[in-house]
Amino acid sequence: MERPRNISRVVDGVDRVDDLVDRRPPSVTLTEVAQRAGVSRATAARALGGYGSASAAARDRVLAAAAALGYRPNLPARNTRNGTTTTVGVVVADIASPFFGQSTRSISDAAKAAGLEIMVLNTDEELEAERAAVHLLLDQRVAGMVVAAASRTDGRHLAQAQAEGVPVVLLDRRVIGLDADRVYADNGAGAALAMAELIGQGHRRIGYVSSAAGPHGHPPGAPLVVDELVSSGGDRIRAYLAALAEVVDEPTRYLALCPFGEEAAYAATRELLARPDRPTAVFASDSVIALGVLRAIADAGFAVPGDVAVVAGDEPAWSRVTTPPLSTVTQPVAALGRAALELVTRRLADPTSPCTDVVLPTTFQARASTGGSVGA
Amino acid sequence: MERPRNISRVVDGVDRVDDLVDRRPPSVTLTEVAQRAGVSRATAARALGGYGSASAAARDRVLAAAAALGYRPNLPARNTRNGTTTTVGVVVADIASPFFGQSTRSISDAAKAAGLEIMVLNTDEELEAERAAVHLLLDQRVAGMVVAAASRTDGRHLAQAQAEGVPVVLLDRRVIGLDADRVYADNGAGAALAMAELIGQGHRRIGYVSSAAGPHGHPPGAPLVVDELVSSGGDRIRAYLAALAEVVDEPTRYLALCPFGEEAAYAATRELLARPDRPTAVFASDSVIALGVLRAIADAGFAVPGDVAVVAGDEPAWSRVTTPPLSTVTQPVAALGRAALELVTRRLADPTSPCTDVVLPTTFQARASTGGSVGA
DNA sequence: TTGTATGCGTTATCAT
DNA sequence: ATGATAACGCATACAA
Repeated sequence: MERPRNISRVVDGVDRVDDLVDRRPPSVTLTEVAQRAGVSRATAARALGGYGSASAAARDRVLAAAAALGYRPNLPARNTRNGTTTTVGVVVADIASPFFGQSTRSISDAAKAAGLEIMVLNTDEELEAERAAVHLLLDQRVAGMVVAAASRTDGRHLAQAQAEGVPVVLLDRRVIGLDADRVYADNGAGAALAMAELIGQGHRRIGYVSSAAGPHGHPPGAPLVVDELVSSGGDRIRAYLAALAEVVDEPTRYLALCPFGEEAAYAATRELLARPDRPTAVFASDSVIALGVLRAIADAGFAVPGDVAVVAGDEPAWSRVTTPPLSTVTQPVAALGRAALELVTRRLADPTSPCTDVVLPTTFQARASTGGSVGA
Repeated sequence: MERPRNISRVVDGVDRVDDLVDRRPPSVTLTEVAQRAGVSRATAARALGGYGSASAAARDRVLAAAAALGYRPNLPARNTRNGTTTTVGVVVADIASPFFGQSTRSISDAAKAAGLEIMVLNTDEELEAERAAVHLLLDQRVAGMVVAAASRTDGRHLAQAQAEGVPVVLLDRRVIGLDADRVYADNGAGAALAMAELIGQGHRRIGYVSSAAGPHGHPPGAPLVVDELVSSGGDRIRAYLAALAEVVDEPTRYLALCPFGEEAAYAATRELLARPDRPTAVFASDSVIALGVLRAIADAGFAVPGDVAVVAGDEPAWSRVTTPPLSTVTQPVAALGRAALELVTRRLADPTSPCTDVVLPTTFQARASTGGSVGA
């Protein structure tokens, strides 16, 4: 029962503080501060901005006037004048997803420490939305942007941002042909470790469920070009296929590239499990995919790890509360975000130095979901 | 092994697009568009802005010129002139937490549909950080803000925003004495349903683990004033205590208000479970708390629901992949975010109408973690 | 319909 | 050390 209601005077049992209403935007300007302090705007600006020179007496009067009036600078005006802002754009697929949520949080923390704010834009992995987001950020005159690019092959909008002097830092994903600072985890190495574990336990029919092919998945039958997938996913898949190629003839047999989201992963996993020669292990590319994979296995009536072993390609917060606990590949998400923002500020400070790759290590965290050797 | 390395010329096996560099910010201005179109700035502005009047011929020439030059408006300049922006501030405890992550995402979606962007600021439940965030947003001249207030009792900074003509919408939490539009879920009703279920199954020693007392928890021994807790948590606790008061003498006996975060919840739960008369059920206030609760129960060697039944006060994405699946109180998170943004735009359109409360329904989702009746 | 002229609040140059 | 003055790019009242 939704019950919108109007409450006018009484809130939480307490009378409204009426005298706050209708007090029009004070919006004290620099001019008013200067007048009250009895100096020119230029002097007031210098005193407040702490640049140029101003006598101690003048500075004191200005600061006192500013405090008395409750002066707060008008940032859009300042930004107009300066030609740039203190805002950093963050462009990701979905701020509500665990990986991007955490990275964005840590970007935000690092930004705050550097005196910057962030503007977050979601793309849902749609290139068109990403283009719009980047252009919006350029119009906003952001100081820089951190982008988890939806397309590995089309970075023209990002190159344009760079051309306009706006630093672009690629997070989690590389873009072909774009010379930008990048920060990502060594997902290939992590996946290789996980595969080594599974193969060492005797698994050969190992499934892989991933949304690396973008929002719409990978059309069955279409040629698969791993190099065109989002690089983080592509790196994992490449490692998966390489490991599998060592021990089986047809490594792509159980590779399922689905649209992104838990439900798509669920469906893809059900399909894998319905095959007569079903996989004995499944690699889930990330936390969200893992949810679908686990539910599909349970609904199909299989046990983990007895019937199907499971590994997740990154670390869900809930990895230790499933039964059995989930084996994962962990990546240092907070460090990725911090590094991304650091690269932005570095490039701001030195726009011409060669681009940097920051590649952070991943580790394989063995838990009970890859618990034993293969039975059947 | 972190291995930062510098790559200069070759990226992903493809040569750098060199001619993109050093192409200085084109930053085409309205003036240039007007010149190229052979009209005045005013005419160009009208044609581009689609207001006032302009002949079809002039408009065409202006639009053509704008397209040819790649004109993009300078938003800070526009905002300076207009005195406001198209940005909505979102102030929450932690964008990386599931509830705020999802709400923020849905606020963002609704904002985009309304032609607005969001600027996200985290407070970690610290009032001081919230004040700074609100002031920053005011300086940025945001069009409005959505705030999940850290303090139920101190909303002066929010009142100031209102006084400056900036709409403030309270999300998830009410603030005493602040007459603002609000949107929140009926958490009390949800908690009551969950408690009814537990009590109906015979549970009497029901624990409650919550971070509603803010970032530092509730000092043991200090008087507990439920009315001063964050309202969403307070509503749940009130319902919990009311239900318990019907059947036991000392309803506050198992109420554990811990600092926020999984680890604090873990510790609090371990303490509850170590008591000689340990609880037979535990209510976890939210998803993050639930993680700590479940791990604590497992580590203490108890089974769910056999030894301890568990309910979570909101719906974690992973509620169906635990063993057993977790009983939850669900709230319509996406709808909350949408409603919040809608209230912002409504108040923008009509600054004087009485404030609105949007209270959305919660439901109790029974799963196996509250599976049976009480044994011991 | 169109152009002129002015202002938004800030920063910064350049005389004094 | 200080103040007058000019920008920044855009929007708009008003005159033509």
